[in-house]
Amino acid sequence: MHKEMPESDYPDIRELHLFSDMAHDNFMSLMRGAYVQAFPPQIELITEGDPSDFLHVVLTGSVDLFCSWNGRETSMATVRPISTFILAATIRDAPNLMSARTLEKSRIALIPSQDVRAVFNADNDFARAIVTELAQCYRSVIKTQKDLKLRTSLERLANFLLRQQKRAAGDTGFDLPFEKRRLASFLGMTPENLSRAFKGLQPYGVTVTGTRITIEDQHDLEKFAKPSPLIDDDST
Amino acid sequence: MHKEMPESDYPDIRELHLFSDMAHDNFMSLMRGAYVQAFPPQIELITEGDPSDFLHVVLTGSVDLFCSWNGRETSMATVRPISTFILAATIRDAPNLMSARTLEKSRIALIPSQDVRAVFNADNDFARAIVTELAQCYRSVIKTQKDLKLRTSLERLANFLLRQQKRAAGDTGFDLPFEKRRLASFLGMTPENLSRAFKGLQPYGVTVTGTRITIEDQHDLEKFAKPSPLIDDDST
DNA sequence: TTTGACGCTTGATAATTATCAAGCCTTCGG
DNA sequence: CCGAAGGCTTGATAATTATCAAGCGTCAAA
Repeated sequence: MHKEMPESDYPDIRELHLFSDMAHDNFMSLMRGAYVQAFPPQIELITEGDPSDFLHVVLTGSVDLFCSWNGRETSMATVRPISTFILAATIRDAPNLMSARTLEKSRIALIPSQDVRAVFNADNDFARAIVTELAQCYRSVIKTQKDLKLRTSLERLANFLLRQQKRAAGDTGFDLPFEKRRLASFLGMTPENLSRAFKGLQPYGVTVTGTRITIEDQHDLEKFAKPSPLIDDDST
Repeated sequence: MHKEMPESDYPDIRELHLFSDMAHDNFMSLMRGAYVQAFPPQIELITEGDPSDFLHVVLTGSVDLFCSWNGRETSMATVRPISTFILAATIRDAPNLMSARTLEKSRIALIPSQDVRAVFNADNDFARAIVTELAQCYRSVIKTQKDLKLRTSLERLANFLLRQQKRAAGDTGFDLPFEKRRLASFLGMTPENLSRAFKGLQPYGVTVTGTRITIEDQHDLEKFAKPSPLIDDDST
């Protein structure tokens, strides 16, 4: 059912910070034990509570990490190429805390968790790379939590739009990177309220046309959104 | 101003998972460069945004980790003996994402971040222990985030009380581990609403007398709270 | 002991957010 | 091209949560 990973995929993965420093032999050993599979959209790759059998790497497409409780569901993050997910569960040999589903047609690499743990024990540079990666992940979640606890939904949306605009560099506008319903869930609100929140940002120069967003005067929106590097910057 | 750490404190710190596996020489090197200081209550130990100069270890007392934005403030976690905080910022040599203040009179060990990073680079066992620690921290934050996004404030309180009761083992009740106002902030609500939420749990057998909580029929409260190991268990 | 500070509670009210119910629009398969 | 499905929007309403204002209780400093 799964296919072995073709060697043509090795370089992309090797470029990831997580794998770039490890010994060649160990990297090859991980790759040779790995699989690659193309999934259609909306396929549930992992289910929260299940043991983490594989470290996943998104090669193309995109994957939604989400959680459920008591009939409710919320989107936690979207993973885009090229990056890994469920590293923490893999390392701790613990059950996944989040489920994952493909948002679009996606190629996913699956590295058996046992192999990852074995190489983690054997390769000191890999262990250190995992430290950096996990520290980064941890800080990223802390930022999201600050966003959730300190801001209203309107403020969260405003800051989200500013972050996206920043990514789009000099461009005059940008397209939302996923469906509005998913954005709503990610921001901790309902689709109905996201729709209203967009209208609420019109006075600050935000225009929405389908999936296209334009921010008339970035400075104007910033005066409302008050972005902070300790919440909104990727790097710090 | 700071005092060198007395050797009598070494064993307690050495017992922490983070330090238990590392080479003796490296441990001693960390300890000899470390300071210990007793702080009165309500002292701000670190401020978010500042560089992380020290890895902190709470020896006695307790420390509140909190965040601010736009004049608002929220409590993120309480650190109790014996454990460390701001490990991630220390390792990444990045600014602290959270502030910290003593809740009571507390003895804090301060290990220079430079030393921690140096030993991290030199000691492979220490590096691996950090991986385990960070993975644990990461998963813990994810659980908190699920709690926040999937549950109402009443449900969060109910589950918090059940977790505390579990810690109190067979006891018939327990005392809240900190002020109600801080609990409110931690749970993402106002003190006023926490007060009302306690009343809202009376029908499920929760009695509050000052700081003392008793849960009449744990099963009854669980039927309402629906605790999940993927949100509420420390271990998984 | 007194007094003030401060945390907790309660009530009234307002703001925020969710839910329900249509209706609109795009998309995609027939 | 048509029609159904599903995402998006809008309005009305309800639930949740926050704010404001006051009073109560406790604790510690004077």
